[in-house]
Amino acid sequence: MSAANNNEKEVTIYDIAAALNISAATVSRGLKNHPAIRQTTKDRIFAQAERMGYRFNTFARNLRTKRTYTIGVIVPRLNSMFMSDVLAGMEKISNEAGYELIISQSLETMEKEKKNAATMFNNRVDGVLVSLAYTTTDIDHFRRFIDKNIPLIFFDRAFEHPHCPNVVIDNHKAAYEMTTHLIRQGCRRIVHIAGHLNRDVYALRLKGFQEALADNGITFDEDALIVNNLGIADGVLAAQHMLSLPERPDAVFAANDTCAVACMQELKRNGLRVPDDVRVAGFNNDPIATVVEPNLTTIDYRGHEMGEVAAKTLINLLNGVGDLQAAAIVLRHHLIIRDSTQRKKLTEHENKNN
Amino acid sequence: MSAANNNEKEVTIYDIAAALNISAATVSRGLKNHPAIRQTTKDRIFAQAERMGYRFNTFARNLRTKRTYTIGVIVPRLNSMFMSDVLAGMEKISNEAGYELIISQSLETMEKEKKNAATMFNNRVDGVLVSLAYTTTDIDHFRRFIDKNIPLIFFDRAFEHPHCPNVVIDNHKAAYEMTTHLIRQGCRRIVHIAGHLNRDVYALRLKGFQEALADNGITFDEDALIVNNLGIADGVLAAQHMLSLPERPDAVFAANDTCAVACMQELKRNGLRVPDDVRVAGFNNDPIATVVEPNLTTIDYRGHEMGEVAAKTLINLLNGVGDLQAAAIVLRHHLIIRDSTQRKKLTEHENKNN
DNA sequence: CTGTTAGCGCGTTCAA
DNA sequence: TTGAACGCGCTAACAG
Repeated sequence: MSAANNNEKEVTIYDIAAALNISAATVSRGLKNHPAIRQTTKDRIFAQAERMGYRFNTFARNLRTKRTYTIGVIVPRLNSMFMSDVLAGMEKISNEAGYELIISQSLETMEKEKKNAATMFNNRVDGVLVSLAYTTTDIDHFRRFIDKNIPLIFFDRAFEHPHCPNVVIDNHKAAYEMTTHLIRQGCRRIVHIAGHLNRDVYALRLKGFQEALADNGITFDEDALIVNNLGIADGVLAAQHMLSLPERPDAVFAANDTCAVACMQELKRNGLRVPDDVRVAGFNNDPIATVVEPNLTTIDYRGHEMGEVAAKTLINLLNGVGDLQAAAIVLRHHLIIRDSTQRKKLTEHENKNN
Repeated sequence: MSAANNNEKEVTIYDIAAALNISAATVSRGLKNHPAIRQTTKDRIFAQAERMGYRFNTFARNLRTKRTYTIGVIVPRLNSMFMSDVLAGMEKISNEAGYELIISQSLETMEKEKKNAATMFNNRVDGVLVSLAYTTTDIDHFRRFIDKNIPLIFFDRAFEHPHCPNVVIDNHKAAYEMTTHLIRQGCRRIVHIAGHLNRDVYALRLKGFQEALADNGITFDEDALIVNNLGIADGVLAAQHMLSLPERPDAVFAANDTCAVACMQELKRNGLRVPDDVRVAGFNNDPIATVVEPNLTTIDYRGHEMGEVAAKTLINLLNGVGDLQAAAIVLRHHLIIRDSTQRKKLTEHENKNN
């Protein structure tokens, strides 16, 4: 039926046991370096296994042990440098600990996210790492993991839940800093472009933005808030909205770089000078931020670190290390200023847990 | 030991068989919609399964059937819109056919690619979809798949092998068209920035470039070829190289958009006007191409389609449909001209197999 | 249309 | 230090 059918029989521990005139149990133990097996016997087992081209059967083991040594990862999209870094970090830690990753993208919809979660559940992943989609409103589709005590960790686009650790940055603070920076540059009419507000990252960034305004005696105007999907088209529309306002804004702070860049381009196409007429700020420090002119002021946080920390936290839970209680692990971020002639890092925040 | 240990016993087909006073075999058949089971029986089985919270055990099935319904995917990096699209296409087709994807990135090194291949092999994937890393020089690490008759398909960055179908675009033709376009615009001293030439995509693009020059009576100059990693830094260096040449080039055609954009920026920083002094062309139609100013002329080909076709080809092989012989499936590409005032699609090439 | 039987390859008692 | 025997949960004959 299948073109993949191999006619050659797969070699098992029985085969190598027979060849060595010992029992399969001994082979099984020898292969996993069981202390109660004589070294010489182990050597013979390994040599014979090598000779016969033996390969370990994961499924038989999973069937017995009821663990899969597999971690499920669900992300919104795989198209950013940030996500690529996150996954590389996760893969590094996981593989070192003997785990494999199953990666899938929700494409920003809760519907797909549900399917992915179901798939992972059926594949009996030992744990799950999730960054939520735009349209996700609740996490009922993850309830089965929680009920079964399967560790579930949210990273970046997180969700507060008593059983689910979060690995995030301080979005509130980052946005506060960015807004404060713009204000210090003399901006007073600052527009904020936010993503779906049911995602904590965007709600928090908005909150940080508003608080910075308030702390500087600037009233928040309803017109100064745009909520959209943070895509290229959204950035263009946002710019047009800005241009249509009675009082022209003197700055825009978008919740991601893609949108900030698209917005900047459209503003420039309409004759505004950046940063003289209007300053533009983004979030994420995507490579695109250094490509636009002028380069984009933005918030940097390293995905690799976030991936490593998330994976490490999960594996600790799997090994029974660390508490089962939810904890928010807050990683560093940097404000990267590129709208002056000088580029420099302004601040650096240490991990709150230190 | 593990925090994931569930104390509640997992429900099996035996449990639901017992509850229904039928045999486990019937349950097994009913669950997979076997035609030889009465509908009413099926209904009872499904209802009972639902009631008892049954979940299918993949491993037991894998152990029996020796198939995993899993497809391995190895890509260089997960950071481009193109790759994201490819994977979405693959996931769509695969899931429809009941397969899951295991995705991993080689991070452009053969070493990591080898590890990934080994992991996939040990996880007994039914088939593999690969786009090769920069530094890969041979495909010995895939030999075990080939020897075992496990379908292996290369896409985009392909490799010719009698047993491995390729899913690609006509890179030679695309580069030829791009170069011809530049020549028609009046360019005579065109620089080409290529990636590692052991990757067919870059070797073929170079060849198409050179052939277009030849066909238009332009001699190829050694100075006009730059080979690098096609990153941002490489684009900057390429621009500096161009500026240092005795005769200043009037065009540059890079093998990807990232590098083209970086190069363009550096040229502009050095006072050149684009496209008046120098025209810039890229490859891939990455979103970044519409962000730089002026927008980048480039080659477009849709990743989603490539992912779908690659997955479909693989699944056909797994189902014994289609020939085992290698075949190159060549998908369409489009030359997207953005260095004139008018934007338009110039040509459209149909799938060669049609 | 349904039941019986016999493994898939491995880990893990319990004995020796 | 090693072996015998059983079962993890499911599917594929073969019977009826």
